[in-house]
Amino acid sequence: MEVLRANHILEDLEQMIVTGQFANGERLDEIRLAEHFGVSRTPIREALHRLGMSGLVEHRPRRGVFVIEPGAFELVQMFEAMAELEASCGHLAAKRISEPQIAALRATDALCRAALAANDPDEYYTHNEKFHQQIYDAAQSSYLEDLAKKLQKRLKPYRRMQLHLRGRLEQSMIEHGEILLALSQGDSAGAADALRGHVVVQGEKFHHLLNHLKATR
Amino acid sequence: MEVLRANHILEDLEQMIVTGQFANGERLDEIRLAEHFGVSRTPIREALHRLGMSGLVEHRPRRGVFVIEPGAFELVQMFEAMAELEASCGHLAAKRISEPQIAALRATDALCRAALAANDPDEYYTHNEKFHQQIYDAAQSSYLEDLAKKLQKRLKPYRRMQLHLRGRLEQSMIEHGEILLALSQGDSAGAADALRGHVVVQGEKFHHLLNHLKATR
DNA sequence: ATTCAATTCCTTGTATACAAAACAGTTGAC
DNA sequence: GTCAACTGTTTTGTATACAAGGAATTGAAT
Repeated sequence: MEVLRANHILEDLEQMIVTGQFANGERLDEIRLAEHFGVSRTPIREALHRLGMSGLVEHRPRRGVFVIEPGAFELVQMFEAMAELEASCGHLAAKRISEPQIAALRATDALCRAALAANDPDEYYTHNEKFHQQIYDAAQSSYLEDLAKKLQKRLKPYRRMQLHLRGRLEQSMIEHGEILLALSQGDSAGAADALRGHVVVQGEKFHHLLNHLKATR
Repeated sequence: MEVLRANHILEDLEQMIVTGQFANGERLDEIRLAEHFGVSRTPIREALHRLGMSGLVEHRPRRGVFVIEPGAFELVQMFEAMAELEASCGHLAAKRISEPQIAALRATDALCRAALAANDPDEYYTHNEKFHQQIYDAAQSSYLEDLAKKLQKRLKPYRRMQLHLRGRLEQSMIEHGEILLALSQGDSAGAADALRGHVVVQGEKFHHLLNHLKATR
């Protein structure tokens, strides 16, 4: 009843990297990892190859694999891409969303508002994630959704930190309102713009990101 | 001076899959491939894991890896995502493109026009590819560019076929004109819309795609 | 003391051996 | 005759052994 170890290894390594269990450009020692997981080097190597393809680590021939900690520049680029992906999903969702889906979105939005009132950032984060997921669903574009979710996963630790920016949650709620309005009116361009602005890193958010990066060094 | 075989294997397999060297849901036999490349199973397996991560093959535990031939539905979804990615790049490019870059784009456009006049689809395809690459460059968003190029690579065989649609090249040139105009005016929304429309599969293109799919079965 | 070179060790890359699960073919029972 | 269980084969998944290329250390020479 042993379900293939390889998948667990991949997910665990992914998690370890994303949650910053490894230092900046640390080399991922195959032998050490093999011992850690209690397996031989082979499944470790296979997992590392996959991680390399997903962009979390870098393969330097005959040198080893190294964790890629994106710097400020890379992060801004990734957030920019995230903003565009969200905008695209919003663009499509505005054309395809159904009334029940709009109602469900409003319900989730209400939960966000409640979390804000209760001053519970974690709760807010959970519902906010669902809010965006519902937009992906409404877009009915599975490939685009995959791209968005992959990048979202990658940026998760950095997004979460934004919640602690003073006044960010209130602003976020206002943006949700704009998004909902545009979607309910079938306004593609408006939904795209609202979602883009919701994600994009600019102004104070940018400074906060930079400070966080400095702090984690 | 032997440069790691693994990379060549990966690229070759990628090429073989994309160019349809394998049947629909064919199992990629590790031993056969190992013999074909003159290596052991190990590097083959590593390459297959990477291919799995990039979405070209599917890993079924204890069963093997199978090539994923996207069906009509998946292809339409991929083209839709491609259209959105192009739109995003256009959106950013309109804000960031420089005068020299616009000039270069015009030059490439002229080459496309010349290829059209010479009735040379291959030549047109080459310059068209460069046209889009130049827009990616102007967008200055490397992550988005990566996404776009990966998907472009995946869709290459299907895009190429569109060129043989009667009247498609002429229409394409008109669209290039719209894109150029929007970019040169710094019109983000216009550039995005023009690029989206340039790629998206609809109307006759859709029927052509379906016919092609039927023909290749 | 510093620098350069050679040797040693360590790590990655590859091959092979082994284990275990799925598949196919056969045999047997109902 | 059909279906099920068993067995043999094939193929994946994992471990280990070996090869080869870097990195580090030691030693000598300037």
